[in-house]
Amino acid sequence: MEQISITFPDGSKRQFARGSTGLQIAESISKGLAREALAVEVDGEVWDLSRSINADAAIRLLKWADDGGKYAFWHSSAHLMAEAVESLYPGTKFGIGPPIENGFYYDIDMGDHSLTAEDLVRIEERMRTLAARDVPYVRAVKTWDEAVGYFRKKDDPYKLELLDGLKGETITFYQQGEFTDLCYGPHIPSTGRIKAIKLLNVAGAYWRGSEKNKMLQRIYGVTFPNQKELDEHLFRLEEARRRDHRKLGQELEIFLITPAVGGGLPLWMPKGTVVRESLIDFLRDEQKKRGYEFVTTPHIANLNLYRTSGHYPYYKDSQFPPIEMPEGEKFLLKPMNCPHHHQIYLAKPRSYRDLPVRLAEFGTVYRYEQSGEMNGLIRVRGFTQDDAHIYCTHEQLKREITSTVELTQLVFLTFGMDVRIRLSYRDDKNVEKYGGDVAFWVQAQREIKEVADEMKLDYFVGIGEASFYGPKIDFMVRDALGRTWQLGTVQVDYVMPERFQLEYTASDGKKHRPVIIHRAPFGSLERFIGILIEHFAGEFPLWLAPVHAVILPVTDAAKDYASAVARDYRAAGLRVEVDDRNEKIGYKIREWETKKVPFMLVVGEKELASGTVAVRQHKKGDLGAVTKEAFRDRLLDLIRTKALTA
RNA sequence: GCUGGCGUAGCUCAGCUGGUAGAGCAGCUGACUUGUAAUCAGCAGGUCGACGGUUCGAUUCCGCCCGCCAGCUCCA
Repeated sequence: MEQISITFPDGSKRQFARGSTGLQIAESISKGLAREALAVEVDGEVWDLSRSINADAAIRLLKWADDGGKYAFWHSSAHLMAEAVESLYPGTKFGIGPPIENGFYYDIDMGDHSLTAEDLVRIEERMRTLAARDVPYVRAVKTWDEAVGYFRKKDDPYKLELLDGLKGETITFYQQGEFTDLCYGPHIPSTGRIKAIKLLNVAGAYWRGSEKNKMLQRIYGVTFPNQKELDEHLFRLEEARRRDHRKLGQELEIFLITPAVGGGLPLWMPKGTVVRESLIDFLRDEQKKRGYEFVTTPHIANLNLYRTSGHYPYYKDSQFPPIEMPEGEKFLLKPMNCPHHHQIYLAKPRSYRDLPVRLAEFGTVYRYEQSGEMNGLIRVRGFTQDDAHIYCTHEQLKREITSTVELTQLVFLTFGMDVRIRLSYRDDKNVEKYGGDVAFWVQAQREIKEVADEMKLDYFVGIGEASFYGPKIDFMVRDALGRTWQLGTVQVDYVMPERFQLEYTASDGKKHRPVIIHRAPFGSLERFIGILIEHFAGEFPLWLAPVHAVILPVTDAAKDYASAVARDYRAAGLRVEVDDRNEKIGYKIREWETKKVPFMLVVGEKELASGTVAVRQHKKGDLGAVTKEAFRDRLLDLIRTKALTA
């Protein structure tokens, strides 16, 4: 029999009969591997284990631990769910059902029927029954006509629409049990691999993601090869909900959003304001060290300012409507700070000797987000940017980008947050979305990429993610529920200098255009704090904690001592409270634990006599007594160094 | 904005098929003077999201609106 050469990930090669399948190869290595393998990567493409390999290839057997294995597993689970839905609700039309980061979904059209929680339970139970049959997923190559014929007969308009876009391509069907789907695969060997199933929720989703199309029902689910992993996954989801900044923000009295003021317009309570101002102080100091000058600008501006910048026609729909005066003059609640800053740049002639000019402001802006978009502090209608605009010469540009990226990295490092970096480019297929000359774009995109490469940033590229005036380096963070959000941003702008006719006099005595860098390390203070609350689960590092320590006198006899310690600590700049309520010490401790205050200082007769405090750390318990001065200095030290853990 | 779900005291929640509401915690008052995650007793607290309708009677049924949640779309 003819042989082919298979190369394994470790570089070793072995001969197999032509037409061997991934499963056969796995079996030849070990039974255990064959049992665990879900799919096989053949020359970089993921295949079914049952597919014949007919030529020399480099392969990698994919198991649950591999992303490719998980994706095949969840993709197959989506098909299993579709089979369950079809058997329970005949006539259901199917859209698409892909694997996603944490599970899978299927978009379905059930006509008038809205799925309920009870329906999900039924579908889930049916899936278990269907999985237990342990039937194979069978791949079949079809002609386009055969495929169309099948779905015409089945009367599934969505699949027919998908087929319209697949003329001339290889069309494959996958069938398991009673269900056949148009699908490029790959799939796992059989339904029996799916041991643990949970359907999570159902939500609306437009067909093909377009608002103009019909809204289908999307069922989200997740499956695992064993119950233990499902339980762990559900536990993590629960943990994420526990960290939800909206819940913690209320419990810890950080912020308030009330319909009395308006959706998306958070009010900062005293404790939240401490967090907010600590962040502002931190960044203001870092910026002063780096040559930024602070400015302050008003919250509204003449509408014409935004006509000049180009924001007004571009983003009319996401702005609050203009304020029109009786005399006809119109003002806009500012959606961004840059035009104001440009006016300050323009206020006097600039020489190359003055550049870079770095103008910074914690500036509050207002954007009319769609009502369904608001989300706690993370997506709001009024928010404060840690904004700055750097006006520099072209020669200075890369160095300034580098230093702003470094500042942003310092910020995230300070909080121990993992960020992903995205180079946000424009989408060349959708050019009307962007302003300015194409040549500027090409240049700006090249420059940010050069900086990213020189700094050895680990980045990915996002096409179509640029702002309308320039490409960006964006810093993205994941929230407690796994959604990713843009926080910090560094943007290169050649458009606004033209629009505002910004100039400087160069050494040649001629006028030149500066380049602008827009940058905001936090992005929005609101969003940043929302993410911070979830990141720390409400347990802020000491320097951000609204209350550093609470002093708990055991009895009235220690009250005066507690007050004296508090006075001394406050004089040193610490945020301390005294809880001298007439309650047992255990009661007070429990209460302050729930408030996540980092330290409790228990003081009774012993401490009074010895000038000490008995330190109890949040979640760690009793640490024993130390002198009140020693502990005060320790707190000051933790704050000064912005320690993440005490 | 769209689809679906939800809306009962400050918070967490109970209230079967319609007969004008209840618990725990928090709050207040009093007693207890307390040593590392809940001392005891009493009191007070709600136009059951809003407005219409059906009904002898609506927290409960219907409609509309508002708000919240999930997802979609959007995000300078």
